[in-house]
Amino acid sequence: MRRIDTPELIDERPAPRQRRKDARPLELLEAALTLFVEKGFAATRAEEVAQHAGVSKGTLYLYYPSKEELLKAVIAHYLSARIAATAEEVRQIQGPMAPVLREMLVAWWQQTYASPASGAFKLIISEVRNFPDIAEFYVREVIEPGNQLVATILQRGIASGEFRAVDVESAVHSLLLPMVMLCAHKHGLGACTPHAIDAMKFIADHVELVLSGLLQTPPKRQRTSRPIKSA
Amino acid sequence: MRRIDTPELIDERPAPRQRRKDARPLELLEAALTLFVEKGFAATRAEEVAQHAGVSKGTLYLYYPSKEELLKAVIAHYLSARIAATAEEVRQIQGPMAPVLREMLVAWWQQTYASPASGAFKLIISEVRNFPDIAEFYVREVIEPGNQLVATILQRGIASGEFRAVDVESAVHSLLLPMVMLCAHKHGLGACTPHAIDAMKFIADHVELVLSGLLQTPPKRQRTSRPIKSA
Amino acid sequence: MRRIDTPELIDERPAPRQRRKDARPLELLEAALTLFVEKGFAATRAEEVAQHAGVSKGTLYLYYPSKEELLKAVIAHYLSARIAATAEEVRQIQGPMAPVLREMLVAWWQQTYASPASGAFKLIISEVRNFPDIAEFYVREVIEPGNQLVATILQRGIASGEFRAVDVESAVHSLLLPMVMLCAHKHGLGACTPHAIDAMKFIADHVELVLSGLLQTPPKRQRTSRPIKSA
Amino acid sequence: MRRIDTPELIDERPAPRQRRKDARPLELLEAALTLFVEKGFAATRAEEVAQHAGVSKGTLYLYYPSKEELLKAVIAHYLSARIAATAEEVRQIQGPMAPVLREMLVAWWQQTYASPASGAFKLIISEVRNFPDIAEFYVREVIEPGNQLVATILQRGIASGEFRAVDVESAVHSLLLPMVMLCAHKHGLGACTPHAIDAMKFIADHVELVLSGLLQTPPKRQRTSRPIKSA
DNA sequence: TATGAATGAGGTTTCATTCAT
DNA sequence: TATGAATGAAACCTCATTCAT
Repeated sequence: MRRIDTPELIDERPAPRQRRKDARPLELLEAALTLFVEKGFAATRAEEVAQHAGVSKGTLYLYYPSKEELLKAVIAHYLSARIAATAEEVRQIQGPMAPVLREMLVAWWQQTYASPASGAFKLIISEVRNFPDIAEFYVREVIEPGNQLVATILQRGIASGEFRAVDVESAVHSLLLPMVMLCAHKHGLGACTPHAIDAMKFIADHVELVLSGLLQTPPKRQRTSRPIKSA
Repeated sequence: MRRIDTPELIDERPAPRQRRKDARPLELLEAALTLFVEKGFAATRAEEVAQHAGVSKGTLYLYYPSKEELLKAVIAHYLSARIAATAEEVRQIQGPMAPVLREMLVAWWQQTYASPASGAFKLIISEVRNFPDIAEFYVREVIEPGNQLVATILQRGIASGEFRAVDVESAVHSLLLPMVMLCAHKHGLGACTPHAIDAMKFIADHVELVLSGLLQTPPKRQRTSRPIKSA
Repeated sequence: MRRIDTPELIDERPAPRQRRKDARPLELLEAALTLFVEKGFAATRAEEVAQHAGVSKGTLYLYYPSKEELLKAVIAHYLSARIAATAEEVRQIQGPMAPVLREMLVAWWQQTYASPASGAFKLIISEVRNFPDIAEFYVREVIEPGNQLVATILQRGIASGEFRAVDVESAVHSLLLPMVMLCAHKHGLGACTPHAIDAMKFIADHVELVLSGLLQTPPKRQRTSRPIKSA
Repeated sequence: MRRIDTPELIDERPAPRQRRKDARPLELLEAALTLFVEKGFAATRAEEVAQHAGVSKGTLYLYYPSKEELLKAVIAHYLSARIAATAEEVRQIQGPMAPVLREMLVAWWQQTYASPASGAFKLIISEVRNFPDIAEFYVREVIEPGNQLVATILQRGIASGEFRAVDVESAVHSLLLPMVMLCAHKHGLGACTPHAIDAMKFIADHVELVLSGLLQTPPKRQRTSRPIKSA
């Protein structure tokens, strides 16, 4: 089907310049996120990012002074999370914590997984070693507030007797590490193979499974365990 | 059977005169793993790998035809796991599955985390997108047998009534994704910040917590809660 | 007659409303001279010149069609000397030539050294090789009339018996080359090191010393010797 | 005339690589001096230097880590003068100083003018402002010892009554500045115009003229005057 | 076999110039 | 007229790979 309005072979003029100073930075960040996640930072050429954003090589450098600063801007932009605000919300909730985890955490991660921010997690995992500033930013802005938020929920549940007295730090990781891994997977292996994980379902199932392990809910029966041989 | 060729690494004769020569490929793989994990594949220079292995740049190319083939050989070498053998062992075990998970899985991942293989997981996450052969190899040789092994354990537990009838695929991911993430973390953020996760403890705690969620009755063992610091 | 075009710089109407606009070309020349002398032509960015003159990059190109034409205009403007007029003056002087050299040449070069024109000499030395038009202009407008002027003075002194019959061409260079070198020095090494030459004193001393060599009888005036430091 | 032995159109192979580690640095310095002097530092491309030296772009960077370091090496190489040794020689000379100036200084500058070192002087004048290290090196290694050498000669002549008590510092400059200017001229204007200065003659004439001004009695030797042409 | 000098494609970045506003 | 966003040629430099020794 050819559309009549598109004389593709005639219009050879190179797309007239547009002055769109305000829109450029975000468009460049989007392009950079996509490509850095897809190919890795070092394997992505600056010119590719520019083309992907519909501008020329030089224009990229009008907005970001180097490829490295562009990476930092990408991370900062996509992970400048509103965790602090959420934490305040959570603090004001009364009553059982299980629904908070079940609803809030699931919704949060389902959104995050579906959004471009998921790529930023892969980027962090892959590239942070070469850029210590990014590590510091990420720990301060994302990791620590995020962990603290979940830890608070768990501590309140434990304090009220709703949850068993598990190790909070480990439980936080049990809840969050698979989520982050899922994001990384989406943009790594998941993009290479047809065998996709059903992420939305997994997120819900995972929280449910961990919740089952946290809750005091009385057992019906119990079996004895026997030691195994191999490893 | 691995498909990605590695120059014969298996030859274990310690004939004293040629010992060094025979060891070259392995030394190169070790150096490559270290550096690829640390700096990323694209940002690691072939000469660095050679120097790290104590040989010259030219010698590297006597053993591996290109940097890309070296990467494939690294992945293949460090992830040519003996999962199949373990699976066979597990199949012959009678009785409850909880101890199998608790002991075997914990031991397995504690070893893996401590070994160089942990780096290979980060490498996969970071680089697989650019090298589809590696994706295929990894899925076939590592992911599928690994998932299958854990799935089998869970299915037998469910069938016997030991475990609740959770979604097996999700539960497999709940058990394994944090382990892989932990390996990636070790070589990424974990190498940049002083706030280390206590991995050995987390591996045990995590399996225990998930087990609590799987079992029809809660476990007896409990740990005291500690305040969280970071991740 | 200069051949290198400069946008009309001569127009001296101070019509108050357009004063700024009319002054633009001159301000650009001043900025260009300063920066070209300081950093070299190739290492000076067009935008720097514009900023230095208080206009935007685009405005520069409204007045000069390219950076190279700007350079030519700078040279032409700062070296469009009134040598011809001076030559006519000299031709009408009667009597001994020594005072002419002593007074006129010293004053001339002391003024030139102190003025922006001194930078133009450095510019010529540094850049002329890449711009043959400039060479031609400079030889025709500056070198030849300047040499001819001094040569005339010397020839008249020799003819009258006031000066010894030295080689006129060499003596002209003996008088003038150090002056040009001094200008180049001012904007090169002299700008880098604290050890400055006392240019005003040197100009006078130098003419005096050469005069002593030219005159048939040794001069009466003498100066006291000082120990040298550096240059 | 075609030479039979030169199958120019057949041999398209790109000149087999040669391993000549020892010869490269000097060849590169020679090429760099030539091109930097001819076109200026900023306007010379690194690849041009490499080609001029018969190597590829990459090879240049095997020997010099950057274009700027190459410039410094050029200056250092061509101006690492043997002034100190000459100074020692001069110190041991007894008797009148006029012949020392007349013979030694003339010979020295005639050699320098004819050698590649002459280009280095132009380079200094043109480029030193952007490279303060070079300024420091040049002042310390060339300017100060050179000035000191000539100053010593003049002071001894003044002390013995051979020379008039002129200002030594100015006289040093009167002797040396034209020499340096001559070198700069050779590689600047002199390379652009057919009107060459007869440098060898000028060097001798200039020293003679200044000597006439220095000596207590006018010299006997005289030259016939020639009409001037240009400079 | 082992080396490391040499190569040159290709990457990042700069900047003279253009042109839409 | 004046601006400065946009362009893209071209510069510097790196590094995977080759090959003479």
